[in-house]
Amino acid sequence: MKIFFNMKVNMTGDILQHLSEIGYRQTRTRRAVIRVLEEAQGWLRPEEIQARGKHYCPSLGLVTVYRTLNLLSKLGYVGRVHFEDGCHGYARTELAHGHHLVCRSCHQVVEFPGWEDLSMLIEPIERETGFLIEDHVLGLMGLCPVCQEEE
Amino acid sequence: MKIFFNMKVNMTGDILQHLSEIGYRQTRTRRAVIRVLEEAQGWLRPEEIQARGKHYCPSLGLVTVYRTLNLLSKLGYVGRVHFEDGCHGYARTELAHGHHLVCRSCHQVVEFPGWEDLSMLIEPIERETGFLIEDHVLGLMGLCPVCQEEE
DNA sequence: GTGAATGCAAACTATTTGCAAAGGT
DNA sequence: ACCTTTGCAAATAGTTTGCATTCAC
Repeated sequence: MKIFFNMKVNMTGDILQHLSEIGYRQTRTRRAVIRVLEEAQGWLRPEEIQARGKHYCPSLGLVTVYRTLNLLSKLGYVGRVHFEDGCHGYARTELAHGHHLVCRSCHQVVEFPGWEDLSMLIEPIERETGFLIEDHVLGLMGLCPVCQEEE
Repeated sequence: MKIFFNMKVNMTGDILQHLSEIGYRQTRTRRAVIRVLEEAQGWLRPEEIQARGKHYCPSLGLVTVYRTLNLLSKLGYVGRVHFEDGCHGYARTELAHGHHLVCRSCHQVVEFPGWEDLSMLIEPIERETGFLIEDHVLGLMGLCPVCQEEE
């Protein structure tokens, strides 16, 4: 097999191949959903995924979007977050991260309020601060078992 | 007014007083919900709050639990998280935090996997590590606008 | 051709809303 | 007494399930 262009790794292709390997079929609907997620810059609601996916597969139904998202979620390709109104947002795993806002280069720290819902924070913060958010970590603070006894 | 015992600040009382001050009424149902939250060690689902609240107010309805939680949430007394199955969990604000696991006293750091859903992490981690989790912070990492241009 | 995947409609579940009755001030 | 708050039942919204049809292999 010769590859002339597009040597770059292709997420959609990789995932579809993986699906084949573990017994799932490569379908137009799955390709559509995966491609939408690949192109998205942030979190998408299922409805939005369906709307965008119809560009690639006009018959794409909302139910199938849900089923595909659940499948990809189980396989670890997409992360799920919860919006304030109770809906879910989905994004490919590399984007599914988040929390102090520190510049990797100059170590500037920007304070921001709110902490209850990560999902809703990321996009607004990017917009308001101009930061390009690349990753995030979760840090719990408290007392370890030993120190609890010494208190 | 004399206070002989229990000089300690009382959350339930504080909140109820605040409610009065801003025009809400002090009711048995609200007292029940607040007290349940005050006594809880972690996140509670509305149903569980109702069940525990009936101990203090037997007629407590689930609808009222929702309304009270929404009120307390707006006033900043409780935080809301989202469980994996789409339900919500509630806890008083001091508990509503989360993410590295660092001992306040010895600075030990415990690594743990997973980041998609904070809510489901806190309780299992407390159970598995024996840590008493008291607080958490969100830290976003990326590039600030200036550094983006220098790259 | 065979069985998995899809789409529709219906089911389900968590949450909210309408309204008459109860409760707080 | 007035007007908020409550609880029930019904409505709503997001998500899942049942089933006949379509599609990938």
